[in-house]
Amino acid sequence: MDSTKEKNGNYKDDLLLRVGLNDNKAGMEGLDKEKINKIIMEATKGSRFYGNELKKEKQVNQRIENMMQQKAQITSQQLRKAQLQVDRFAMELEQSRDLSNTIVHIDMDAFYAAVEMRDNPELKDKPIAVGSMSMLSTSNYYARRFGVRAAMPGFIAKRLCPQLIIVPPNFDKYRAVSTEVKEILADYDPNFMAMSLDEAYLNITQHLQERQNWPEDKRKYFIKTGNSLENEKPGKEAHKLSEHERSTSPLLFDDSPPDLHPQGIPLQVNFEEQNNPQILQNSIVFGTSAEEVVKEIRFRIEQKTTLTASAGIAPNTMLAKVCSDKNKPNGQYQILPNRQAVMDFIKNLPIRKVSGIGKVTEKMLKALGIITCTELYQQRALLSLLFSETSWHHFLHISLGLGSTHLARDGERKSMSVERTFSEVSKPEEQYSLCQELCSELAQDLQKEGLKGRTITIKLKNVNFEVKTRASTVSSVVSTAEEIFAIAKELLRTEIDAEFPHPLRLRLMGIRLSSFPNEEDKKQQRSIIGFLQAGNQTLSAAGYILEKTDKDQFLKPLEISHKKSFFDKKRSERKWSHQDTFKCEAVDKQSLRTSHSFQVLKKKMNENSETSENSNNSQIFTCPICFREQRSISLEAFNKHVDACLDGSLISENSSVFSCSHASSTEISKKENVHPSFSLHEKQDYETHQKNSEISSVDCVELVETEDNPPEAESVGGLSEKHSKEECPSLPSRSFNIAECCHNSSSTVSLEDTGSLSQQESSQPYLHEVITDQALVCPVCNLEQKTSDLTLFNVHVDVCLNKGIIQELRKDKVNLANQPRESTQSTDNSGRVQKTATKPKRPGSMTKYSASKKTKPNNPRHTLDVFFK
DNA sequence: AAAAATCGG
DNA sequence: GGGTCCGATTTTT
Repeated sequence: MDSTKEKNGNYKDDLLLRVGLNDNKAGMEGLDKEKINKIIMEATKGSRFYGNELKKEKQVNQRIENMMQQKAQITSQQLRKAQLQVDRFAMELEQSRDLSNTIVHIDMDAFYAAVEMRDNPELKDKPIAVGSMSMLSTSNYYARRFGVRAAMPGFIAKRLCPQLIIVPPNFDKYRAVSTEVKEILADYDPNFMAMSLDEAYLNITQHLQERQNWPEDKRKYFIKTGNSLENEKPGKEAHKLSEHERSTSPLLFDDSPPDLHPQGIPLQVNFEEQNNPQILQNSIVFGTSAEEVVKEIRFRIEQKTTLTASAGIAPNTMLAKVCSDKNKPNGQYQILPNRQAVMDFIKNLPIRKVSGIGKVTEKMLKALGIITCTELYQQRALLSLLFSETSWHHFLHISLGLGSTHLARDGERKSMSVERTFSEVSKPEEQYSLCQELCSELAQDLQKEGLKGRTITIKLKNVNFEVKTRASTVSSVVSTAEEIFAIAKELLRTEIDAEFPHPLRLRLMGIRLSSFPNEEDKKQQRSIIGFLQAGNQTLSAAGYILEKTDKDQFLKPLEISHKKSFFDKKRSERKWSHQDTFKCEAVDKQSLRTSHSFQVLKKKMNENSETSENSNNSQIFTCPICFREQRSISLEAFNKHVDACLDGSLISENSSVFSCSHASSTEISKKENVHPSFSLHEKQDYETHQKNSEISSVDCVELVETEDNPPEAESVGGLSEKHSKEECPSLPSRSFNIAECCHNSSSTVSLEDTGSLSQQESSQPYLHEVITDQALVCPVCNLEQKTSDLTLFNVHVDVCLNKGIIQELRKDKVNLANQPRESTQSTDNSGRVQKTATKPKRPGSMTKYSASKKTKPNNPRHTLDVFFK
């Protein structure tokens, strides 16, 4: 939002890390800075929030102190050496300086508030803010005179400015306006980069070139004299703009109430200069310079939306961003593309103005006597010794006025998350429920971008505003609500248990997914799919379409069920009713849907090939992933194997265990059945071998219990061991099996069950209920999983593995199996030495031994190998 | 890899 | 009358 970007006036900064000068002179209305601070402090003091702010401040101070100590130890010799190195680097940077691009940063003025004022005349000339009583996203300039800013809670804003009108946000409307603006921007740079609804970067270098030979009429625009511009007096462009901007002009803002301001004076000095756009009657012609282009853009934006924008023009994004702030609102500023102009601009620029330098960095640098970019440059050697490489590189870039000169096609996203603040939630059932809702939400977002990832992070903020995050990485990518929840639930559970007997008193919960496969991984996947498609090319399109409709069908109900959220329920005090059955249905459909396009593809392949072969015939195929021959009873079984191999590194390990070991192919097909990802249709086969795996698994569990969890750990606090037994039975099956959810006669179902049931069951062996023909048995905990979803089942296995059984096992069994490869070090193909990870971990944060396929191909296998023998 | 801190909007 | 955000990335451990 606009107001947060005015860093020096940022509300949060004012609270504790007081910085910068609020040059807010007391106008006829409004408050001076002292008064503002006093009111804020009175409203804040003594609150839990404030307590946490103090705590955070102390931490920052500690950090600074550490830094100063480090600084004290630096010898002048070290410094000289650093100086040479840094200067060499600076030289290189200087040589690569590129002034040939013209970058523009466009920034809508007080965007949300401006839209609201435009659409509701009553709000004009009044202090308004968009947001809620608990949080504001932006305020208009009138309200800012009272110290009302973005990221300020509404109730404090009200104290600062009792007349303040708080308008709830209309994001759809803002999006629509934003789209209108973007349509204009695209004319100047089709590849422009939108940073948010109200901000964008453009590279107009090419447009400028083309524009040089444009005839005048191509740069001519007619002035629309709409109703909304009633005060307009044709003939002077500044007037036309003034109606709206009167209320937002800084001149007015500082010195006089908006309605008293005389019209007609040019409000933006640098807007109207020598080479004015020609104004002929009702049209206006813009020139060919960058400045003119940006005036044109802003003119068009205002004509189209009745909203004003500010802009910065510079040779790179970093500078353009700072520039757009300089003459805000409704102004623009250019840094000419020569080194001297850049350096002049930079010279006295406070580093805080630069994007990426926040209040903490500012404070740290301030402790070193650095406030402006010049000082930043002067201290470059010292900084290189006190900060990480990336940090001081960044600093050096800034102090030289460098920044990116091309608009990087938005780099691949690294994570995606949802989080929510609510009034205190302490009941575990509600917390699990919340957790699930967030997972569903996240899954939907993920689906929109088709993302899958391996690391799930849960974020918890308690009523004292203390934030905790807990993460777990699994071996294969996940994306559905069920998969994510299965893991998030465990993370949440360990936190709840850790606090026992006290409840977690939460005010916020969040779920995040990261570790997305990188390009290489994806290419690999694609090429494999391509490989399989080679046999039947028409399949691809069919599969894609099929999956699309698939999604559409099943997503809808989920979305609807989702709308009525936990919060709504809380509010209406209604406990779970029929609505939940609806939810379960939706969720379960979703879980059935879990087919990836790949699976769809395989189905298709099956249909196609069924004509030529009987599925009962045993055939030999070569798996395109592990390159082992697979003697499968059916093509489908084979496909399941391939799927498993594809599914990730859990599989890659397992396939190495099962398929890539030195076993004969007959052995392979047997072992395949114990594979966590084995096919449902292999069930019969599976049962014949079940005994085997049962013995080994039981063996393992016992080993863990006797050796690592002495009986006394059974007490209330010692829950770590409880987990290893308990997780498995209560995992996905219980919470998501549609039969159980919907046939449950009691009206309390689903999540509440999840929490309470699993806790009841904690120390009991799992009791088999109705054994459906879709039962899968987890090879780790050896307990039957009542899920028909293979991916979900795999997630369960992952969680089981993560719980630490393996870790314990490894320690003991690794020695027993005196294979030559069992050493504390191993070497991969590239000859690099690798550590074997045997770090003991606290439960709940186990490192997956699988890790990445590329870097640790060896170690994991051994463990599993031993484990399953 | 996990957890915490930082940032910007 | 109590009520202080959200999503992403970077840095630290």
